Amino acid sequence: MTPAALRVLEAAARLFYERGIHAVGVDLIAAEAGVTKKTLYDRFGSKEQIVVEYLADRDERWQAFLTQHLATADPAPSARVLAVFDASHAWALDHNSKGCSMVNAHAEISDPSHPAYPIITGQKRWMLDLFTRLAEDIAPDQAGILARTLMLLHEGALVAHGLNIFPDPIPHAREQAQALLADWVHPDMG
Amino acid sequence: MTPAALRVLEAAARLFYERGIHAVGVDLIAAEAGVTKKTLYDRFGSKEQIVVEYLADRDERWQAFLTQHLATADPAPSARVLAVFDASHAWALDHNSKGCSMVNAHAEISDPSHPAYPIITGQKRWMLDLFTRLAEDIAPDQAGILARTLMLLHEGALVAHGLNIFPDPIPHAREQAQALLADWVHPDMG
DNA sequence: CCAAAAGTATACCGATCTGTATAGTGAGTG
DNA sequence: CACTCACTATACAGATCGGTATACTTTTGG
Repeated sequence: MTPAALRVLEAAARLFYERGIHAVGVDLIAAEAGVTKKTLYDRFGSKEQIVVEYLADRDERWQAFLTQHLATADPAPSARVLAVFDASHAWALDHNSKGCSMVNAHAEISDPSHPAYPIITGQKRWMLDLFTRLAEDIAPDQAGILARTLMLLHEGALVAHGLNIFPDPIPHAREQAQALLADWVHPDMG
Repeated sequence: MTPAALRVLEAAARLFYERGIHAVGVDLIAAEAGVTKKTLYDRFGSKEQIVVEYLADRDERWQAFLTQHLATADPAPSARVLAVFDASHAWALDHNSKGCSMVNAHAEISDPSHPAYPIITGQKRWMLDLFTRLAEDIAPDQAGILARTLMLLHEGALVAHGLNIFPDPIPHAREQAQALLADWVHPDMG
């Protein structure tokens, strides 16, 4: 990837995320990247391709970020689940969040045959699979149910963060996940 | 509201929801409504105003739907909480769901001074307030925490439904809410 | 050294965008 | 009957959309 292409992708990512995909034109992207439209089209070919690479890059970065977070986390099964929420919290602080870029992109991309579609659904499937693997170390016979519940808490927290429904929803989700896991780890206490 | 204006609002609502706000032009709205652009502008003045009325109408309908659902629900406090999830489930079945229209609109409307912004945030605040009132009948001294958790489960379920992350997320959220409420109603069992 | 690659600058294309103007029709009302 | 209101039909304006064309310059690697 050439330096100009990198600047294009950076500018596009910021603008798409903050203003929405359809609201941002290629002229603006080129101007913000300090690049001519010719360069932009020489590197990417189309706006659609920029959208695809924006989402693919975001997906890749998030997966790397989360994987790294998990690699250095407490290996205890429930601690690893909580580490996911910690990673999301840290991510949301850095990438001043208007919510999940995949969810937001999905609001604008209706056609399932759009080349960006599998990236969006793929990330959600990846997260559900991750929660499922983590849940299997906690409640093997009901990992699916536990993973889905964690997924709902997590997605809900991202939305609540993006819409600023109440302060610090991700730490709140983490606490609730912790309480939930305590029930699964010690299911006979009730 | 004149018949033509109604058709415009109906067409706009469907198109905005399915394809996104910025992706739908006024020419298309007018054509789908079987109306000339002149009529459209005579009734609404601007596309922005159509967006505002689309969201306001959606908000109003949802609040009426949910209020009606609650009015006929089992008056037991935890049953009323579960009735919210039942209402969302029924709503999602009818309005073939691409997720929450407010969340989706928020992805496209970045400017907080946009006249549609308070409608979006207002609905989320209304939902949180509702959950808080319901939670006060269950755990008065910790209604805030319980309400926020219910909010996360609910929002997460709507997103999961829209993105089709796994089947029937709203009933799943309902079940988890039920388990959660059992802990609050009988907190001394553990 | 020299050719290819990567870039700038600028002008342009057809389509579509929101919004307006003009002219006329049909129904209902005081 | 005359007036208003809601509406149709059509054309247009200015801006912006995604994308292309032409000509030139800079950087860089074999």
